[in-house]
Formats: sequence, structure tokens, C-alpha cells
Amino acid sequence: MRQVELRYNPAQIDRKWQERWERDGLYRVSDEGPRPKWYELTMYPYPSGDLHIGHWYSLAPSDCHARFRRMQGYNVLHPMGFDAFGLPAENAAIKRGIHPYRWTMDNIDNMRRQLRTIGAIYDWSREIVCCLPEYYKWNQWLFLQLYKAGLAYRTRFPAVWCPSCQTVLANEQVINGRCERCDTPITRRELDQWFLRITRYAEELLDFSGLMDWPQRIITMQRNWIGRSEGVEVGFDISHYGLDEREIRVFTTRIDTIFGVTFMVLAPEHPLVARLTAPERRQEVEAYVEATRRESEIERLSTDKEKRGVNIGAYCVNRLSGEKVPIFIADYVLLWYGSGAVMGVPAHDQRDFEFARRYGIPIRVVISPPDWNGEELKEACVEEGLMVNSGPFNGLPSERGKDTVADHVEEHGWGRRAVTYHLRDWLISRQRYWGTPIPIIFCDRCGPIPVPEEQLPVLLPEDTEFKPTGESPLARHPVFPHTICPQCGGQARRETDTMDTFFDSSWYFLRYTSPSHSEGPWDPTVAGKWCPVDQYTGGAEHAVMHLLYARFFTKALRDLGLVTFGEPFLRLYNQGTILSGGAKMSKSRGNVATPDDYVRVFGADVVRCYLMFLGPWEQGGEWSDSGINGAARWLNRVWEIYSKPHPELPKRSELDDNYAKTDELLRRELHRKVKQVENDLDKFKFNTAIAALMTYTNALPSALDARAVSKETWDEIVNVFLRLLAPISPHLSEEMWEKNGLPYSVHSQPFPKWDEGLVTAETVTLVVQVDGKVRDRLQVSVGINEQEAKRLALESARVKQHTGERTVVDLIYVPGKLVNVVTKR
RNA sequence: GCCGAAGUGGCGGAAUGGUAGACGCGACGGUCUCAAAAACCGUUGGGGGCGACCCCAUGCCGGUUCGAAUCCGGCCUUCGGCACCA
Repeated sequence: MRQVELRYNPAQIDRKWQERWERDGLYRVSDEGPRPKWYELTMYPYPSGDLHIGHWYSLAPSDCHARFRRMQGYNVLHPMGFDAFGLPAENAAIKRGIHPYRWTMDNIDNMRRQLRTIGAIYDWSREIVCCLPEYYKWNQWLFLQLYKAGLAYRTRFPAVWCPSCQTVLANEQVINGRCERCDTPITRRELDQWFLRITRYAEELLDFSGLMDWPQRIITMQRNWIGRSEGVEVGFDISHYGLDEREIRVFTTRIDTIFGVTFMVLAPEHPLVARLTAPERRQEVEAYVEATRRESEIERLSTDKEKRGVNIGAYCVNRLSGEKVPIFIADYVLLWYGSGAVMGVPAHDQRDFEFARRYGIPIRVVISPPDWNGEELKEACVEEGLMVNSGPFNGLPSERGKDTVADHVEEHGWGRRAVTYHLRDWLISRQRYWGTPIPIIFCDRCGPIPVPEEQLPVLLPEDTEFKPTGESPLARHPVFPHTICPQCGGQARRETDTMDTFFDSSWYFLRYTSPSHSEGPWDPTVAGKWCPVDQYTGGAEHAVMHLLYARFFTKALRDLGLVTFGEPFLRLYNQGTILSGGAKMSKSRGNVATPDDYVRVFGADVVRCYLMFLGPWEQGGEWSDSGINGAARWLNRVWEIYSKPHPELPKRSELDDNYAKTDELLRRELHRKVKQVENDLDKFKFNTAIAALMTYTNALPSALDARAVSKETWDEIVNVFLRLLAPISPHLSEEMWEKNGLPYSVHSQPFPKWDEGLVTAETVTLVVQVDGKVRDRLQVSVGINEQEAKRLALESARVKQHTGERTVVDLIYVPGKLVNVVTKR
């Protein structure tokens, strides 16, 4: 894999400095100190067993950025830990007979070792592992605070079910109707479940103004996911059946079309279905409900499927028109949106149109389409228009009609304006073992009772059979479920479901600030100093899961008085994915590059450099063995040039004029590079920062060979260059820093500053165009004035050649850059 | 279907209204070597010309501008997200 012969021993240098930094506690972070704080967090890894290139790709550049901030003078917290609860541990346990705890902790040991080889500034004394009771105790404590605040509740609901993972999931964990983890098509299952009331924060979650710099793409995804829509909730009368429910409530965004309602559709799961169904339709209705239940979500929601349903033989009354409206059930209506019922307006909604056509339901136009003369519609008309066939509202433009009809409905008490969201409450129950037990006790007499805080943590028992059965493995534990009611002292049983692991990651950034605090989930004083996170980095796949949950949590914690801020992550940067053979690396594809192998032969810095150089970080890119050789070749050359002192170089005063000019140019160029590298690193543009350092290095050997560099300049070059290189290549830069006799450590040095006077060139290339095409380039002094520049341009022989006989009609001047000679054509 | 991002040499990419292709990879030629590797030097978008140079070229078509990879409009392709949301 390696073709480059390195002139240094990477393994030795890596080890030497990693041990030294560790011994000196160089990266130990203090909560105190005069420097401004900077909390730079990268999403913590799941301890899957081995660190792969994808981990390096997300971790090494973020370490580089954190190191850069550190050198800029910030007190930087850049912690690391493990997202240690979750299904793979259980699956491994089932497959290989290892306990999930053992499997997870062994993996963590291995990954911790591998993580150290990156040479990052992680302060390991702050590590967190969220499957340990010290951590999940606080999951339980936080759950209880949410419960007491009414933000956690339990209800029976047809929840998303993954038949393979044998557990319910949150809506956010469904990707195209499939389980986010195992890609199995999901179904629904009605169970008693714990939910967090994220919908209470829907409106606030749509407000992104508290963020400083998030990718627009993620904001848009969250906005779409929350999916706000405004409309009217209106009741259709069913009091003629003498039930407790006197109406069917529907949500509509088109209240202006209510006179066009010719049928009503309930979701098959709607609680009124059983009560309203006419006896002669019962059999057919039950068969349909059962068939819907068996369908996978993908089948049910397939848009190209024909709309089918069943008339349940009942009717409701449209209070505005007084008309009787027949009631159907159909699987395209979802119980979990709006009120689980839809008013059918076939003329103005394509789905309703298709349904009505199939069942011969009248299609009544109530919004006149443009240039419509009463003929039958070929498809639903969803455009605006004038209201017709709408009693007192005839002639109103539909847009105005929305308000007028809504007022009318509200005045009569038939309904009210309402806002509905696509976002639903976060289902956190899981019927699996390897997670945080939900700290609730069920007592037949007292109902659900929170576990008293002094009894926390509710420990996850070790001796459990954890095969998934659709019920939590804890339920069959001989001891765990049985307990005493904390309120009445009677026999009671524990909640046996565990928490979604996204619960853990919703607040872990707080725990890093005080990881061993035992009085609470975090030390409020310390957390208050560090939080919120200034810069967060990680993959975009968490847009509507982790990132949305953490925002919700933070707002809820703020309202509980536990934190003082409302947004957890002020700036967000999403790196791309590293590919191999054009595909995501995976064991099953057999295209996994193992970082350990590359680190062994190239050293950490070459791997870091390559990953940062291969393209813009946000785009990801292709892993390539020849590419990494390029990085090795470059660092090798860097080593050749900067690792040894050059005592033979002349003093600046001894240089002859020609060489003095080169010397000066090298200094100027150096300062330009400082400016560029600082700007690039600030914006995560590692690839162009490295390219700048490469360009600079390429210019040195010839100058050195010719001894056209003074000792003074050379000392400055080495000193500045190694500091620019330090965040990118921490081990080699430290080694070279030492070899040049500079005081330990390069990583404790400030990031170089540039001299603006040197950055500004003395001469510039004046580009001369004729009619927009470059015809000449002139070296002119930087202070050249407009008149002089134009004169030089017109005098240029090449310009004359191209203007020929034509008249010059205009001269465009861009100061210090360009003259465009415009001719009459 | 809707929303969003992207499209530049053989390849990864640079340039965000002013020198298109920085930097790197690969390839080719050379130096060194018995030979190879490494290293070093050179060439490397296409076409034309002996040459100085010239023409063409940033997915396609049009527009704005003295000047467009960059801004605007339309289209094509790829990727991502959402998708019977009432």
C-alpha cells in the first residue's frame, strides 16, 4: 500500500509525543482561566468494535479545528465518549453468546486505544460511557423531571413496529417506511407506550433564530419534518346516533371547500368506526380493518395504489349545508395525523377525487376553476377561484373565503381555527434489553408512580435472557419486575421497557462538562461556563433525529430551570461520507479500509492530512491508496526541509541584491499563507489550507539550495510554518519544532499572526483585456493609479495588435487588477 | 410529485462577477541505477501554427454585463430529504 519511503519513523514519533502529551497533561482542560471558552463537540461514536476510516474522517478534521481554536487563544473543550447503549450489543450477544455489557466494554477498550492513535486533544478524564449506571441514572432522573412536568406520558397507540428488531420505534426512525437500523418494512402495533411531548415545542422548534450558523439544508429538513399547517378543525354532527361523541372532528386546510363535502372518511383505526358501523356492514368493515392492520406501512402509503375503502353505512351532517354525508373508512386516512378523519371534497382534492370516482360519489364543484363552464372535471381542481354552490358564500374569492367561513364556523361553535403538525410526540419506549430502564412503578391501587429519586438508578439486571420476543426481556426477569409501591407499600411491578438511546444523546453534551458530578446530571456552575456547544460537527443523517431531539431537550430543560439557554448547538457543520469504490464502506461489501493498517505504515499525520486534503470536508470523498501516498510524499518533503537547522545560511545583511529580493518574497509569501490558512481553517476548508502549505513548501528547496534565504528569514519561516502545520499534523510538527531547538510544545504556541504590510504585494499583475479577452499581463507597482494603468494598457503592443483599426470606446478599470479595453464592434 | 444541493481536465478538486484548471493523484518523457523501487527534473483540457501566438472549452439553451464556471430564466442529469399530512 505504501510506495513512499519515509525519511522518518512515524510509529516512533507518534508514540513519543502521545506519551509525552499524556504524561504532561497537555490537553487536560481546566474549567477556570482567563481565556475565552470554546466548546467544540463532535458526535460521539457508537462502540461498534473497530474504529474505521469513517470515524477518522469525522474526528481528525474536527480535532484539527479544535486545535486551531486552542492555538487562537481559546480554552477549548473537545471531549470524547461512547454512545454505548443500543441494539448491536444485544444482537452480538445473541449471535455470539457474549453479554452486551462485556461486548460493549471490550469494544470501548479497543476503540479508546484506536482513538488515541489519532493524536487528538481529547481530555480522557472527561470521557463518558452512557451504558454505565453513573450515566443512565441521570437519564432516569431527567425522565422523572419530564414526567413531573407533564412532558412524559404513557398512552395506548398503534405505534410503529419493526418486526425484525421486535420493538416499537419513533417516527423519526422510519426511513421510507423502513426501520432506520435494519431496513425492515415497518408495521403498526397497538401498545401502551411512553412518549415525550415534543409537540408542545413544535412552534418553538420552528424558530431557528437562536442558532448562529447551521446548514440551511438541516434547518429545512427540520422545518419540513415539523410540518406546520394552518386550518380549521370542524365538527360534523352525529348526535342522531345518541353516542357520547356528538360529532366527528376533522382538520382541513380548505375550509372554503366545505360545501363540496360529499363523503367523510375515517381512518380504519378510528375509535368511532366500531360504534358507527351499521350491522349489515359489520363483516365487511371488520375485514377491511383487519387487512389494513396486516399491511406494511409501505404498502399502505404507496401513492400509486388505488384508493379503496368501505362504506360503513352511517352518515354525519354537514352543519353548514345541513346535508347528510355518508361515512367511509379508507387506509389513506391516517389516525396519527390531524384527528384521523377527513372530509371528502372530491372536486378540490386529488385523493378525494379518485376515491369518489371509484365509489360513484358525487363530485360537486364549489370553487370555480378559471374558464370553467360547468363541464365535468377530469381531475381535482386545487387552484384558487370564486366560491360557488356555497350558499351565503357564493362569489367570494376562495382565499378570502377561508377566513370568512372560518369566522362563520367559529361563531356557531362548530369548530375553531387550528394548527396541525406533521411532528408527533417522541415515542421513547423500547421492548429491548440494552437501554436505560424507565423508572416507573405500576401499582394496582395507586397507578403509575415514579421511582423515588433516592432509589435511582434502577439498575439494569445483568442476568437476563435477552432474546427479542416483542416484549421487553426485563418482563421475564425473575426479580426485576417485582417491587413495592413507593406510595402504599403494596405489591407492584416495574415498567420493563427501556429508553430509546436517543434519550442518552439528547443531553450528553452537558455531562461532558462535569462527567463525575454525583449530585445531579451536571454541575450547573460548570455547565453554565461551557454550554451551549459553540461548534458541533457530525453527519447529516441525524437532522431530524438526534439534532431535533437535543434541541427539544434543551428547551424543556430550560423550562424546568435546569439550564439557562434554549439551543444546545450554536454552530453546526456536517461532514460528508468517505467512500470506497464509490460506495459507503461496509463489512458486507468488503470495501472497508482499516485505519490501523494505514497508521502503522504511514503514521497518524499522513492519514489525517490525506483525509483533510481529499476534498471539501462537507462533501466526503473517495478513499484512495494512491491519494494517501501523495500525503505521505508531502509530509516526507516537509520533513526533509524543516526538520534540520540550516546554520550555513547567510545573514540578511550578507545577501546580494538578487537574493535579498528572493528572501523578501519568501517572507511576504509566508505571511500571505498565514492569512490564507487562518481563513481556511476557520471555515473548515482543510483542503485549501493544506494546498497553500504545499505550494509554499514547493518554493523552498531551490531557494535553500541557492542560499538565497537569510538565517533570519529561515528562522521565521520554520517558526511560523510549523505552527501553521501543528493543528493539521500534530506529531510531526512537534518533532520538527523540537529538532529546531524551539521550546516545547508547539501546541502551546499561539497561532501565527500575519503582517498586513507584508501580505500586500509590492507589485501586482495587471491583466489587460480587449473586449473581455485577456491579451496582456503587466507587472505594475501596487499603488498604480487609474490614469497610469489605462495608459500602460493602451500602450501595450499586444493590445494594439488586437484593437487594430477599431475605435476604443471605453476603458474599464478594476483598481490594481485589470483594465478592459472596449472597442466598437 | 414537492423541496434542496450539485454538475469544471483521465481522476479528486481550486477559482463565488475580473488571468479557468491552484494543490494533489494518475499518466508520459528524462536523471540516478546492473536493474527496479524511491527520489529528483520536465510535460500533461482539446484543436491549429515552424514560431511569437491564435481559436475552442466549466452539463445544455437563452439572457444580463465592458467582462459569466460564478448572477438571472428555461431544460437535462446525478445525489439527498420529504411524500396519500387532509
